[in-house]
Amino acid sequence: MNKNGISMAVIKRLPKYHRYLTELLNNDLDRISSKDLSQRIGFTASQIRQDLNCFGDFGQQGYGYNVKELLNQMNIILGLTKEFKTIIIGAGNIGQAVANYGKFEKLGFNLQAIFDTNPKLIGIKIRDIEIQDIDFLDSFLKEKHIDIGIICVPRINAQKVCDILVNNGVNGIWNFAPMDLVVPEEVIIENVHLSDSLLTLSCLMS
Amino acid sequence: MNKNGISMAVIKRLPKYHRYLTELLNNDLDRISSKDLSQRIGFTASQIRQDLNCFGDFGQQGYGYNVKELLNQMNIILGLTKEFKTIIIGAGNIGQAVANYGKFEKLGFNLQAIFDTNPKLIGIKIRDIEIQDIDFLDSFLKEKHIDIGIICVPRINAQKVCDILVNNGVNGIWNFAPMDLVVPEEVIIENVHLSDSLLTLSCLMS
DNA sequence: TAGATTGTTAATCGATTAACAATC
DNA sequence: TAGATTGTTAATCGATTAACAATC
Repeated sequence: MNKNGISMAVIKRLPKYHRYLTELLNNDLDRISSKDLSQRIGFTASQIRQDLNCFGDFGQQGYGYNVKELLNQMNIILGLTKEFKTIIIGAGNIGQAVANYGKFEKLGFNLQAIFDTNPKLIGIKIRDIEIQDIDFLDSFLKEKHIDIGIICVPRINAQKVCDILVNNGVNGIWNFAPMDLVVPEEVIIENVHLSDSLLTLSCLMS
Repeated sequence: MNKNGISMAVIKRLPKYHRYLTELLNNDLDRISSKDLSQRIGFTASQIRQDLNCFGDFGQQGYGYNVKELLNQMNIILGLTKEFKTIIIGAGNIGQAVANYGKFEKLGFNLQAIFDTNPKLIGIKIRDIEIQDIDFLDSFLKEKHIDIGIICVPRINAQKVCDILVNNGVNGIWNFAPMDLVVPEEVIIENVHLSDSLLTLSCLMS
């Protein structure tokens, strides 16, 4: 269980619903049945109906689901109707890649600042945002409310950075460092462990 | 079920075992009990014993597990004792970040080539590998056996690139494009859907 | 109305946890 | 030997699938 009693298994499927509903809308489809969606998305029709019913009665018997309405609901469920202020800590390869990924801005994630330790990077601008010295991270956070910290620093520094974020009220962490961070239970962590992902692939191929 | 009857739930935990065992070895620990590992890694002791027993009897009653031996076994299970030849298709932000990530080489993933469509990128070298025109992808694959294709192209081109890879015998795909690729069932796909991950975070925070 | 499809309950399946005999 | 800890079976828990009455 998690978040109003919705299981993690369900939550992990929601972004995929969002992705497919967006595609349906782009293809000008007005409505979709659980059976039809099932064939596209690869979940069973039964599972789709159960998943959606965790959040409300969005469908209509004999008709199915209205694509536009369902996508609107999904936007609300996923928190995409509000803006999140974000910062990136670590402007190496991954940090820069995330900073340059314009799609996130469109979804409502506003990048407010980028920090690094490397003197060669400090002062350089990425998409109009100047990379700052990480020494200013703490004071920056004391002045400005930030929702999500995106940790792209090396493993060795990740917990230290994380502590600074959490101590200054940052409640969401998107962690690209290859380790498990320790945080109070009210703080939400979402990990992107690239090497874990690659090892899963090589395991399945072996 | 999957891969010799090992469930996906188990497989997804294996990289984490690998990560923690590596750390234990770096800390010069000779042995570890399931109970002790449980406290560090966050799985139950029971689950750890069950997971490991999918692959063999690596432990010893009254003693626990030998860290070095268990890590060796984990390396074999994860396919890290052999080399994988890889190529990256798409040398944008993500493609470059992956190309520059030295850790993967150490794990046995040998980057053989990088492809892109952008004339401004073609010819540039990343870690001694010159970015080639994607028009040469097909003929390159016909000459050289590649195990894993790393797809970092925009969504719109991802399936096309994937088809070229699969038609030339590439059996593993590490997919960074935000979509689900269609492949024959013998081909293994591991997705890194960054936007799905970010949406999961924002959902949990909402 | 008749057909289609939902919402929801019950049945099944799979994964996790608990328990304990085996044994180092 | 006595204590510790595994490997493994049984019990529990949770997630998925099937079924169908409700109803658009």
